[in-house]
Amino acid sequence: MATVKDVADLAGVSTATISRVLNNHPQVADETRSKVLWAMEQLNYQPSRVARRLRMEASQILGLIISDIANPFFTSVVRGIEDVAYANGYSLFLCNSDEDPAKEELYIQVLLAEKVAGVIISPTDEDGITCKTLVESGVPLVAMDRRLRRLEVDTVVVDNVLGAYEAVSHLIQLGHRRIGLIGGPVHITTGRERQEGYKKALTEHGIGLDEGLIKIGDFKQGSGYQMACELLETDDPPTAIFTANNLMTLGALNAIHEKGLNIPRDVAIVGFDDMPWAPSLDPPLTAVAQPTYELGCTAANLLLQRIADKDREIVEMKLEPTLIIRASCGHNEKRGQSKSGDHGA
Amino acid sequence: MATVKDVADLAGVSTATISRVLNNHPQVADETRSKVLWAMEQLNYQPSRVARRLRMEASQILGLIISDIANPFFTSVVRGIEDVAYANGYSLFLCNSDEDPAKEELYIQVLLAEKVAGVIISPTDEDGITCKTLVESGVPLVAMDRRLRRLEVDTVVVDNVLGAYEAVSHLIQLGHRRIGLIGGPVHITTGRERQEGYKKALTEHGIGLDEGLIKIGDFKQGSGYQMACELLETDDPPTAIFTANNLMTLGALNAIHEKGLNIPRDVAIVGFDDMPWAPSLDPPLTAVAQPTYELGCTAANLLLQRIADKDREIVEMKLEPTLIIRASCGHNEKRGQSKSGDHGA
DNA sequence: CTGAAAGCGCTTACAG
DNA sequence: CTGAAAGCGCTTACAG
Repeated sequence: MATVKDVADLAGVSTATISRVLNNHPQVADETRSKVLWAMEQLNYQPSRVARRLRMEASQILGLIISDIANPFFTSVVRGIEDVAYANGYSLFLCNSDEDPAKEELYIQVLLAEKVAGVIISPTDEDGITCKTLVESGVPLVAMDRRLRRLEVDTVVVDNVLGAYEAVSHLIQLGHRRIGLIGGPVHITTGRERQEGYKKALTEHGIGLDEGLIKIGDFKQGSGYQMACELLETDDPPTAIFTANNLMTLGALNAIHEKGLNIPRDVAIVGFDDMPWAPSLDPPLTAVAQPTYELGCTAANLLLQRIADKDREIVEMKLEPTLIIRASCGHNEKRGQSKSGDHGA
Repeated sequence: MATVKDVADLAGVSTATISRVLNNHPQVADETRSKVLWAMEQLNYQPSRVARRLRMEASQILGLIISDIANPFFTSVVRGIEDVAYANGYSLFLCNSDEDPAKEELYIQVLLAEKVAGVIISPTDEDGITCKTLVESGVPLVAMDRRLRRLEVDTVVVDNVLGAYEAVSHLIQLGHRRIGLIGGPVHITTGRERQEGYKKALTEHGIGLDEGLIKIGDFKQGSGYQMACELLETDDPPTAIFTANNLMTLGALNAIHEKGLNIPRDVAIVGFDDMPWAPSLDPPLTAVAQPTYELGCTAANLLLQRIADKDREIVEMKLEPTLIIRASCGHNEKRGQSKSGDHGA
């Protein structure tokens, strides 16, 4: 591969001049510039970003640590981040912590060692001990989707309490009194806040809490299935279930269908996360839609602003979720889907 | 941030020794090693991967160019790649070409400039003009999910012809004669091969091709919706539809449900890609399951092997898809789901 | 407007 | 077993 030296030799100038052309330095004679450009063309020269990064303090790379790349909720988020990054000339270094603090820590070290310009993270744990290292090193950091409790960092989240509150309130308005929760881990802010919204809705409507109706999963499909089984196999099962993310919703649906129960007649269900397949589920899923793409864009914009101005005040943004009412909650009961029965899956 | 120099000064040795400890060089006196380790600890030293990469030829980074990060098919693939990379001490540099050759080209330049150890790509175009640059630069490359026609590179794909052939043959065996195709772009090998399998099944069963039943989308949900509308709004609509990927399947389902048609009574459907939500769709989707995670693992392993041995012969692997029969094809018709009617979505 | 020289933080023959 | 020195490919004051 050609280097500045090769280009300089061919163009008959110094390497400093090559660098100046590369960086659009204004005071380069037009004639010199053309010679250099010509030489670059000839040699198919690609400047090494590695060498450049060693010399300069700022890189053109953003680090991104996602807690579960297999969760389709994040694909749209990543897409938003990627679009903003691309539009601003940044590339993405994507890491998947897989909800494992050890992997998260390793990747934070890697990103630090890679001298990324900034990091966006959906942390595996609200205490974020490892994130402290980042912040202390002065690397701009944005917490996305999940908060970092003890750290003063830019944050963009969805109003999880509100989303859960609206979902559960809707079930209550439809007449449900025994509502099960399949929640997420409480050490993750989304898990805890959605549980908080659930409890708030019950309390405000004068319904006592039944701890037996609260099951905590791990935001993955398998746990949704298992927790739904536990809820439905009791003597006094809930008449409705609220699931705290899209994967656990799918797991719960598996369990309900497997038992031959009818939704919403035997058990109603409302899930957090509206996904492209929600309208085509059996029956169409009532869901709390999160502004996923916007979440990603906002996180990326916050990070770019922070990179541009390290002294800006800390910003915390809370985006609004929307309850999308379809059939799984029983709202449209009259329209006949209670006849559908089991689908032989 | 501390550098080798700082550590060397504190430990009272030369920077060369620090480097040797860092790289587990065997001939370092135990006592010296402990001193160095202690100094590193004291300074919370993190070696710069950037500086290291400038000096060494091989980096610990794999580049990954995905054609559409918003397609959940790829999340499991990325997961497979990531697991293998992580287990071997590599990190991932993920790029999303968004089916745009210009973005693909830019990212290839970035990855080259970043001196990644190798690249895995699902190319936007089978001609892969930009991929040639990579190959010519001697960077190990693996084509994944989609082939690169003119290039001699390691490749791992799924047997798309077989998958489509089995799906369509199954519909034929259930009595269908007018089967619509919602296919992918023909300049992408998955699009063309799935169409090939569709045609092969019809031909082998003595059914003539009707070009009016073949609609080409772009592998995204919107086009699945639109093409399904076009197919269903003709005078002589198909009795069954085969969709060539998961997003177009969702789009087609939207169209079918919107028109109040019953699946499979009015129109049967079989889709490429089995996804976690397929069993919970209305009705459960008969689908061609791709070994997505394995696809990712295989691609990563091929790349790591190639990095280790640049002279190894070119390998092309073809993984087997599996037809998962559920209710949307009409196979389980007798079990009563034809009664289900519209869900009021 | 341009060049010579130093330096970013590492690693690696080469001596000893 | 360890150190002095050169070099990876850039950029940037400092001169001129």
